[in-house]
Amino acid sequence: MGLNIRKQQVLEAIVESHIITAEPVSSRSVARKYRLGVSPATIRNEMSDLEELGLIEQPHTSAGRIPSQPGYRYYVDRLMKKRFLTPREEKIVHAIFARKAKALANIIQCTINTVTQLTDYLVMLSGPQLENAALRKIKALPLTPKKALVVIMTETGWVESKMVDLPSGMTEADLAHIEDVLNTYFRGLTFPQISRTILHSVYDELIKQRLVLDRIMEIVEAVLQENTDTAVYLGGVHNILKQPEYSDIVKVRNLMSFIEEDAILRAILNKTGPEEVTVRIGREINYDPAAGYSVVSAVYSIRGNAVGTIGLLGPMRMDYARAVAVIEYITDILSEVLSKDAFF
Amino acid sequence: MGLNIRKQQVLEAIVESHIITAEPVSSRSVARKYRLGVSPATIRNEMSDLEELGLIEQPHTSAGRIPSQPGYRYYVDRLMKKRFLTPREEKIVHAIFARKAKALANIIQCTINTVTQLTDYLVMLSGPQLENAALRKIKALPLTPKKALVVIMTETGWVESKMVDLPSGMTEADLAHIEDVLNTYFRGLTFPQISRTILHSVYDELIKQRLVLDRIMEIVEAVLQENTDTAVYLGGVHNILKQPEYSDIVKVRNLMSFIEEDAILRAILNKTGPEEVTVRIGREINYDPAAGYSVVSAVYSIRGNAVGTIGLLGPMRMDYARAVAVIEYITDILSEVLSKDAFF
DNA sequence: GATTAGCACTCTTATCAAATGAGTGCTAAG
DNA sequence: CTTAGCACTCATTTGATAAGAGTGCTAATC
Repeated sequence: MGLNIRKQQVLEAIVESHIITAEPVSSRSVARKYRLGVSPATIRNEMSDLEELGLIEQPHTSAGRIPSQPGYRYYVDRLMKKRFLTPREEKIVHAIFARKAKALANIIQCTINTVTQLTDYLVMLSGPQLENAALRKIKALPLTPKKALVVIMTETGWVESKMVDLPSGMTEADLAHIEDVLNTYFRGLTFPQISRTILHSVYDELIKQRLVLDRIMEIVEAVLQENTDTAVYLGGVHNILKQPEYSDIVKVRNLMSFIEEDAILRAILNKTGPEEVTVRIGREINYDPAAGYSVVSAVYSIRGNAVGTIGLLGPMRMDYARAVAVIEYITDILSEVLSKDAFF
Repeated sequence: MGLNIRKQQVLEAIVESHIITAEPVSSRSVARKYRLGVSPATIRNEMSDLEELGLIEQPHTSAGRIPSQPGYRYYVDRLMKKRFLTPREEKIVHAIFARKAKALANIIQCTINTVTQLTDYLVMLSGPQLENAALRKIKALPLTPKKALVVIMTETGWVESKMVDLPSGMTEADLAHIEDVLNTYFRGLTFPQISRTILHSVYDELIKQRLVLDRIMEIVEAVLQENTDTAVYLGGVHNILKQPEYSDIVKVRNLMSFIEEDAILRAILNKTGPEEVTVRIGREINYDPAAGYSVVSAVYSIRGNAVGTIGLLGPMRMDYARAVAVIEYITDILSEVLSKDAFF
């Protein structure tokens, strides 16, 4: 779509004005506020063309124009200027993250709070996932005669622990043996790589300790499970209600009913691409009830391994330049903090 | 307040009708639907008296009556009939909880989902707290030369673990020694009981291992902290938006902005009394922005020790009989499941 | 040929008055 | 003590009108 300069300027004006006001944009206001040196009538002609091209649309005959989904897309891809946080904001964010190492849960909550303050959108964050992380070590530590603590460490530095019941008659030596075997077979593998074949060999070798082994494998699976099914953390629900489009209760209900479904949010976040920041507009989200929304999201990582996603959900009319700036900055910092804090 | 039988019947009719319809109740509809064998005019006289007593009120001159806060209170304390879940519902709940032992996070999420389905209110659940639990055992397990895993077990069966950095030159024997000393001093104490005095004795005894000890105490404190500041889990936000009172966006915003504040929800839940189920109506919640709501909540426990709270928040007009029945049943089941699942 | 002023036309929103109707309070009769 | 009857109040609905915003088109202008 090779738009001439002026058409681009008009489209840009319409998008940016609509982002600010949430109202349809009239030819007159474009001419007045964005000083293109032409009269409203000329703008009207350009608008007419843009509408023909499907980039803007008219809610009704006697209203101004609003950007269409392709219009926003065009804006995001070609017209939007890269923006940054103010030094002041950057300093605030840094200060929040600079405090001494925190528990994972704290870091997550902290991140959400920060982003909630920086934008007026809904913040979604999927927690670190072990899926791609290689196992570093498994330990089975006897605590009481009938209980042991299974500790699983990954290369990315996460440590998970769980209790297992021990069958009676099991000695510490047995446990140590199991530990050895597991480490030999599993070290360096990622969870998905621990295939049936490998499990079989392990079972063969440890045929005598079948009972405990079953329990331990249950644990390993549970840990894996918990981390792929990892919850999506939310923040800023009240934020999004500030947006004028949500003075309509029906829309709020629609929004609420799908943001309460963990599975849906996870699906939305998981489609985040590998690029620095992914912007999905309206139907591009590929989930009907979210058709009226947009999502700006990015992946954060621990020493290069993508482990989780953070995203903003807002109306299609969201301030993309701002959202992209915030998400970009936060994922950078978050990745940095997590990498530094890792446990080895 | 000794109301005669008929006044009680009228009040009951008004409360129950208003709970169902959310509309002011007219004398005519009371006479018609609740067959008291008297005419609307008589009901009107009774209503007039009830209004004088402050139990009901009129939104405006030509409207029916709605219960006032004291009116609901009177209803809850004296008129409301105890209700139970249907056998069908009980079976469903049981089925959900019957599955094999789950991770704590799953139990919580599971409980919330269940209650969300059973009612039309907002579900709040504060996770198990260690605060009142006595320490059973502390273990410091060397994992790598520079890291150890500190495991803290309580009498209620919870196990928490955290990594600590070891100062260089620290041997396994040193660690074992620290472990011994901590166990000697701390076993059987609850977290709040680990006072400064006790800490001092420990420090004296372990003066040489000051560095690690500092880290370990940090951990103990962090675990304590995390568990008193324990998050409040929410569910059913979309539920509450079904209530007709929340077709007003302003009310929704007010609600959202305070339910997103963990601290506030915690404060509300924490005021739950020791009785089987606590009902707080409107201003009784003692938090101004929640004055228009009611909370039905109860404490759940692990083998007799109260560890957390579950509550429903709804409009003052909420179906108290139903809410009480649900909360009572769920806390019973939850306590049972948690007690059975505990780790010793 | 591109730009613009001018004007008719469309559609939404605001406003107001009148009509409607639900519900009460009071009075007087049963 | 109860109740029928009626006047009165107040919120809500309805319809009609006016006001306003914005466009599209045409014809004049640069």
